[in-house]
Amino acid sequence: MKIGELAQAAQCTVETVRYYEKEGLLPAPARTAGNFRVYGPGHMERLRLIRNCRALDMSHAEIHSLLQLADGPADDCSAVNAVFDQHIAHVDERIRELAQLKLQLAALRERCGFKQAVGACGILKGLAAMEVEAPPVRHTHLG
Amino acid sequence: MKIGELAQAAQCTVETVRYYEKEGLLPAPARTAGNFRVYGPGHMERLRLIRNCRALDMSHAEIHSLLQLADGPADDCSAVNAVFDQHIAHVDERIRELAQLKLQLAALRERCGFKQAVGACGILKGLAAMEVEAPPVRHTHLG
DNA sequence: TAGGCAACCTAAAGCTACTATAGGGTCAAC
DNA sequence: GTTGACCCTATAGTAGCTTTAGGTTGCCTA
Repeated sequence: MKIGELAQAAQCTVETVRYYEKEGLLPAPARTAGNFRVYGPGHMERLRLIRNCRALDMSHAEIHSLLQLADGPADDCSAVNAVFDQHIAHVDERIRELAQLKLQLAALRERCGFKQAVGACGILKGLAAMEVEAPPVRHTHLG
Repeated sequence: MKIGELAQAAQCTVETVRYYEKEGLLPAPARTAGNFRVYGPGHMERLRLIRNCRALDMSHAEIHSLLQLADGPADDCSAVNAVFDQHIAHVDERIRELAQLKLQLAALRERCGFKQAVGACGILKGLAAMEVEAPPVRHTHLG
């Protein structure tokens, strides 16, 4: 199959497929005489796996690890579990961060419930008065 | 004050300060004869406001809007409230997305509770078998 | 007065995961 | 033979910085 078919089957764009090849997530396929990429069922399966990992917000580094483990001769999938568990931890961490953020935002929002001069707006005053703190170290690749 | 002092007071790096200037969030300060930037209390206040907004995960576009409103002659802060409410909506949306993700991840994780051959690992099988869907449209700038 | 060092300067590249653009080539149909 | 859908490469842009390279300023000490 050609790149357009592959992309459609995996619900992504042809640009994304070429990008994955350049990034080393998807192996370079054979070419036709006219230099078109030709893919087999193996590519399809791998691309689906990649897209599913991305749908779960895994980073390329995480996916790369998983792919290497899947390809490897290891007869023990505990390393797979480890990668997966770490990603779950990333998601958990980000949810906690955002929940904390929401509390702060809600508290600020309470400070201005009605129309008034911007100079008196409780939100702006709150934003100016908050104690700046050093940005927390990222424990996750999720934004 | 010089850039190093300013940065330390706002808990960020000097590179970040220069970056904000280039992006138009922080006005260009005066210079010494030796071309060093010299900041006054106004810069300090504005940088603190910017850093607090960033700590709340606001985008530069959102911050820019807020700064313009704060500077503007408007005697009505409802536009400030609108920017703020929209950002709260972004955070809410992202929390919902991540909660959904967590459910999917937990379900997959259940499929491999113990050591086995990678070829039989329920996680990898699940990742390969999931129905790929088109990536959802982003309703938030939060990753 | 020279030397050393911290802090400053600019410009450009790198990060992630793509998306978009420019400028061209291939292939089947009409 | 030409139209049009699809393919190709290479490069730049997105967000919010961080990093690197290479040079300048200013103060302190010998």
